[in-house]
Formats: sequence, structure tokens, C-alpha cells
Amino acid sequence: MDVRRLELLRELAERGSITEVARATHRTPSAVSQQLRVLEREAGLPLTEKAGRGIVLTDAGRALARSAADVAVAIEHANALWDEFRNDPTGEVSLATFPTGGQMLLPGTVKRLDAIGGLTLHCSDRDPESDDFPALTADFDIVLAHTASPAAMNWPSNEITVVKLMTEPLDIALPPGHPLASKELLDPEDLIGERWIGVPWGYPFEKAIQDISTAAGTPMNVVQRFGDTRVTEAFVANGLGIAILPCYTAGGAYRSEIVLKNLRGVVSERHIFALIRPDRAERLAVRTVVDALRAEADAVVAANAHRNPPYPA
Amino acid sequence: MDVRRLELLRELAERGSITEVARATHRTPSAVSQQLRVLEREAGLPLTEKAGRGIVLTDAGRALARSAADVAVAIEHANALWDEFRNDPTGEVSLATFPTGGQMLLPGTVKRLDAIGGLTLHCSDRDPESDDFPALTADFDIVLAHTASPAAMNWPSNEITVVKLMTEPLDIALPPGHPLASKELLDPEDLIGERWIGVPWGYPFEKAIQDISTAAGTPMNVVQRFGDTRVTEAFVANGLGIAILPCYTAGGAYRSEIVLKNLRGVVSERHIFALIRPDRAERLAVRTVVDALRAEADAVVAANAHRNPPYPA
DNA sequence: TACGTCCATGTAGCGACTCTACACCGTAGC
DNA sequence: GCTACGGTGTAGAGTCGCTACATGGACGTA
Repeated sequence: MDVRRLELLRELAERGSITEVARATHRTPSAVSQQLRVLEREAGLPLTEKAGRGIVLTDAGRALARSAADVAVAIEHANALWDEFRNDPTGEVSLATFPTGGQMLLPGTVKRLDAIGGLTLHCSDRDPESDDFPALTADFDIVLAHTASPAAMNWPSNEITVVKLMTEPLDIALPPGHPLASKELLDPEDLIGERWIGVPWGYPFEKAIQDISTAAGTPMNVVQRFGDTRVTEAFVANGLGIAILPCYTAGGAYRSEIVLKNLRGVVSERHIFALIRPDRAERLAVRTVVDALRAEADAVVAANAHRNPPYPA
Repeated sequence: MDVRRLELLRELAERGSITEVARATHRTPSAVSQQLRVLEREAGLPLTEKAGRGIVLTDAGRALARSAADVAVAIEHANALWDEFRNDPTGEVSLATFPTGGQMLLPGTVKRLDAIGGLTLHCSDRDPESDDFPALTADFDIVLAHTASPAAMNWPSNEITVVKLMTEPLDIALPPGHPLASKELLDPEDLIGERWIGVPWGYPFEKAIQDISTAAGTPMNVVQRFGDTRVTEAFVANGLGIAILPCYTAGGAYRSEIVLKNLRGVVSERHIFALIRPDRAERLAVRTVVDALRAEADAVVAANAHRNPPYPA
């Protein structure tokens, strides 16, 4: 019945082991184990059971953990009301981002927050191969995530608050001297036979390249695979291949050595979201940051409107 | 941010004074005062202000108290899930009733609960002049309440869970030898000139007598006023006047010395409810008792169906 | 089979927290 | 004025949850 203990159970459900919970909550495993033991005694039924050298939650444990989330939401709602009343979002907000998203949105967002004043935003980037964005919400207030298609968004929407920020077109990146660089719009067939600089298996852009292959009727020839777009850009700028890159962020140091072209006939875009655990989403400070992110995303889209013609069907 | 402190604030909002909160929560006023002080320091803004020799909540305090109720609901929801899982409603349930309601429903309800087994129901009756039924929900899990008209139910439905149990007709009680006792149905005009045994000012039945006066076009002559229906019944049985009494409960020791007659043209009935504070309503034990109350109320209505003809409009 | 590692869990003791007991102060009513 | 009442301070005691350290079982490897 004690809320702090319930919260521990919920952490256990999210993280899977007592040691991990202890690390996340800055306690010793012994303390966590003791508290869970008390909770189990109060509950009157087993909440965990041994599994190998670790433990797993029982059905009852999982159910209780879920209701613990509701309690957390109610408590954070009270905290938010609190902040609202003194009109002063307090505390620190942590944010995890994928590299290109952070590059595109975070400087502007931080400037917007500085203009408001009062709260501090701690950002850090996470390796983009981690396609398990929702898991990061246990450690960060806000997680920036992207997917190739909204259909691939198999995130549990009742356990994760999803805020759509923007849709960014994916363009074909060519070196300036490339024969295709003079065309206004590219068709998938144009790209047959090109050498591609792709992404590692499982990265979001992979799907876009597959779609192009399907539309062209021939598999694309991916000769390199990089996770960091700056490496990709360096290769393209040096004439070593073509690539598919997010339209608003591509370029950077190679702005004058890369040409971006719209692709016709294939829906190539990525969708960028903010993911937040519902209880954290209640905090006024968190909501303020999300609002700033949305405003910044809108501004980026507006600033790039001229390069973003409507796609033919 | 501590839940126990929030709960204290909520008690303060409900009860209005620190001393009362201390009494209700089995603490000393000093302890309550200290905890509220800490809460206020955490909040960073004043939650209470002095008023005479007592205190009142500020707007912020009231708002926080309201969100504390949401937290309580979430916590009790978790507790209920708990009970659900071990399939065993635990703990004790307290119930406050008005006398005739308790007489009519509680014996059967307790029998039903005994058949299920496992939980204990503590009942006590409260003076019926207390028309402030909702306030009792702070001290009892379930409060049985009645009103003459549902319109008079000005209970805040978002702060109180209201469960309708039954509608009980109000009949005219006559001594057996009374001239009107031979009529099948009575009209308001029949009652002009009768001596009435009424209820104290403010009791629910008062409205029914007023409605009859309006329908008859003449004020009724109330010569006695009793809160306890047994006294009223004794007077009616002894031929000292007529009265309006709840159909299913009237009689008792005077069953053979009282005649009950339906009244035509006036909607005379009382509505019986169970009132529960939303957080308490989450408990499985409480819901089990409410279910038993509803079943018993249905049974009482069914058993009396023959005396309950539909009212002409 | 023996060993090291990992994870969960006991035990002792320390520190923080929240309660009680009691004293004090301001307000209201006789 | 006195008395009653409600709220607030202070000192001390009990409880609770944490750490530090030791124990024991499960898995992987030599």
C-alpha cells in the first residue's frame, strides 16, 4: 500500500532485475530486495518468482506494477498543478535524442527555453541503432525518436505518450558533378546501377532504400553502410556513391559539395516524435520543453517549405 | 510531493480544522500542523491562512487537495486490484445509515455478505436530521442516504460516487377504523382537515406533505412532529392522526394497527442511495458491500411489488 | 568437477523521519 | 477579566529504510 514501494515494483517491471532497479534508483540491491519483500508480505501473494539467477514478475506483480503507473501519473499531476500555481516550472528535464534530430531541433529548442528562463534541459545523444526508443523513457524525461513509417510505430500508446513533432522528407544526395544532378526530379528508375552509401541493417532509412528497389524493380547496390550521416556525406561529397538523407539536416560541412534531389513516386520521409512516460508527461517543466520542441519543429518545417514540394501520389 | 502529507491536506479541506483532522487520523494536532508546514515549504507557496482562531485553505491549497483526491483514487485502485488478485476482499467496511433504511436493507445485506464470507461490515445509524449526508463519507466507507426528489440531490457528483439503490413509495398511514381506510386510493382532497403526524423541519418527508398541500389547495394541519417513525406509528395506531410513511418499512410493531393507502395525483416517494467517496469506492470490499446492498434493495422492491402499483400521472 | 561471476537475499547498525507530550500564544465568547 | 479553543513550537522516543558486508544458489568456463 506504500507508494514508494509500488514505484519500486514498477521499476522492476520496466528494468527486469533488482540490480538494475537499484542502480537506477541510487540504492543498494539489498534495499530494493527488502522493500519488495515487505510489499509482497503486504500483498499476501507472490509478486516475483525465481528465474535462473534472476527473478521475473508474476502475473499479479505485473498487474500491480501497471496500477503503480496510474498512481505515479496522479502524483505527477499533483506536482504539475503545484508548478502551475506558482507559475514556475521547476527542476531539471532530461532528454535523449538521435544525432540528426538533436542537430536539427535542440539548439533552437534550448534558445526558446532560455528565453522563457527558469528550467534547465539536459540533453544527450543515444546510438541510433537502438531502435528500442520506448525503453529509454525509463531513464529520460523526453526521448526523441524517428521511424520511416508511422505504421512501424508499434509503441504501446497507453504506456507511452507520443507527441508528433514533424515529418521530414528524405532526399537523394548526389555529388555536384553527377549526371542526375541536372534533373529537377528523380524517378526510382534513374537510380538503377548507382552505388549506394546505406545505413546499417535495422536503421530506419533501410526501409526507404527497399521501397526504391521495389519501385525500380531491381535491388539497389549498397556498397557501404554507415550509421553516422557525416561519414555518409563525406563519401557522397567525394563522389563515392549516392545516399538517401534527411532533407533538413543533410549538408552540414559538405553543404556546397552535395546536391539534394526530390524523388518522385516513392513516399520517402521520416516521422519524428517525442516519447514520454505518462507520469513524466504530467510535469509542467516537461510539457514546457515539449511545447518548445513542437514550436521549433514547426519553425524548421516552415523555413524549409520551399524545398518541400508536395509529393505526387 | 509526499503522498501521506497530501492526504492530510485533503482531510483538512474536508474537515476544515487541524484539530478535526488530527482526531480523524488518530494523531495530535501538533503532528498535523508540522506535516502541513513541511508540505507548504515543499510547495513554496502558502496553502493555508489564518481566519479567526482557525485556518482556511488558500486557492492553491484547495486545488492541491483536489488533486490529492485523484492520488487517493489511484492508490485505492491499486489496492482493489490487489484484492482482486487474491480474490479475497479484505479489511473492514464501515457504513452509516438512516434508521428506516437500515431497518429495511441491512439485515438482508449482512446475511448476503455472510454467505460470501470473509469481510465484516460495521454499521451504525446517524440522526436523520443530518441532511448533510456527503459529509459522512469522510468517516464511513458507505453512507446510506435518501431524498424526496432526485432534483434535491445537490451532491457534488464528481467528489461523491452515488449509487442508486431503490425508490420507495410513500403511503398515507391511517388507523384501521378511519373513514378513509375503506377507500382503494386516496386523493389529496380527501386529506383536508386531517390531523397530521409530521416530521421535524428539514426532513425529507416534509416536501411530500407540502406537495399534498399544494395539490389539495389547503395547508395540511401538522399537529405533531417526530423524527423517529416508530413514534409516528404509535400515534397513528392510536388514532391520533395520519401520517406519510415509507411504504416498505412502515408497520413494524404496529403492522395490524395501521392501514397504508396509496395516494393519487401526487408523486410521493423517496429515493435511496449509497454515497461513497471515490477513493473508497475503488476498494473491492466496499464494492462487494454495495453489490449486496443493491441486490437486497432489488429483493425488497420485488417482494413488495404487489403493493406498488404504477402511479397515475 | 572446480572455480569465478552474477544476482538475489539475509543481518547489524546508523541516520532520518514522524510521532507524542507538553508548553505557549492568539482569538473568541462569557 | 477569565476560560475555552485552535494552532504552533520544542525535546525526545520509536519506527523505518538505508548501507555495508556476508551468504547462497545459478550459470559459464577451465
